Amino acid sequence: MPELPEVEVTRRGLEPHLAGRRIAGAVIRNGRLRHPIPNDLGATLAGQRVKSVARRGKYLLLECETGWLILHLGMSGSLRVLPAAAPAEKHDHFDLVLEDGHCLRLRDPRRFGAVVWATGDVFAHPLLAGLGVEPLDEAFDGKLLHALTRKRQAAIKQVLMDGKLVVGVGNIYANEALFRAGIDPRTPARKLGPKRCARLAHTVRETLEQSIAAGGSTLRDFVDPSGNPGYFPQQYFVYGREGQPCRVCGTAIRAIRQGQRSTFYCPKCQS
DNA sequence: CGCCAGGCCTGCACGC
DNA sequence: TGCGTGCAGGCCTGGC
Repeated sequence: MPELPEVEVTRRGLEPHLAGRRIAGAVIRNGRLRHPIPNDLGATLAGQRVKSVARRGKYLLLECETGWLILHLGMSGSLRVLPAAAPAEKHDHFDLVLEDGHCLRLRDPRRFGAVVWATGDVFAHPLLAGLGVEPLDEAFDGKLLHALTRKRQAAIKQVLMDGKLVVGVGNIYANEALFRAGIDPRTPARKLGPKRCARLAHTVRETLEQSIAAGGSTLRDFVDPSGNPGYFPQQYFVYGREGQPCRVCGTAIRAIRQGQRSTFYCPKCQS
């Protein structure tokens, strides 16, 4: 389940392998992802140079000469750069083949990912147009978070995960950031004052940045672009720790369901 | 066997 | 009215 840090680590890993390279074509082994991969994508891409590797939220954006290849890893996707001749395994659905003999290979067992070709202003594309602020952007601060949450009666945890407000904060980091900010995840978003919004904006950023610095978190399905498993044993404060002692106060971590998602929190530290 | 994981889209109901 | 909001369902497979 790649979240923003994993996508950013992937982006940084891919950039030196892709930027400036020319595309030979594509191999579509199974195009039935979140959006069907068009059969003629290889023909569209062939001969184009990759100009840059960017990111918006959890979308990776390969800027090509006549458009953009938008990639999403869904919950179980991973990207690696391999020799183009390397044998494909079961869930290797898509290759972007480079002229230098390598390929960018997408593996995605659950097929929640996406490979989409877009022309024109990529940020106006339907997949990207409605996305909220980048949490690592300077614009994301307590003031903005406060303004964005004034009309939101829903629990702050669910609002924090709403990509129309702020992108890239999935379940794990929402839980972790709320713990670090000392905020009960069930608190109606609009009840948070400027002070708690400032604290939360800070911990969201801090949590994401630390995870990026660690090279991605310890996620089963994540493999970094060079092929090394992305296992950086990361200590979560609350995520997945139901019943275990809070690392700060020792109180047993609680698990509840919010909007069909698991929420973990410390009933003492987050009140 | 059945359930769970979960990002993100869609569709629906509701209220101002 | 129309929009913002909130909620639930669906997609999919591996692991327990």
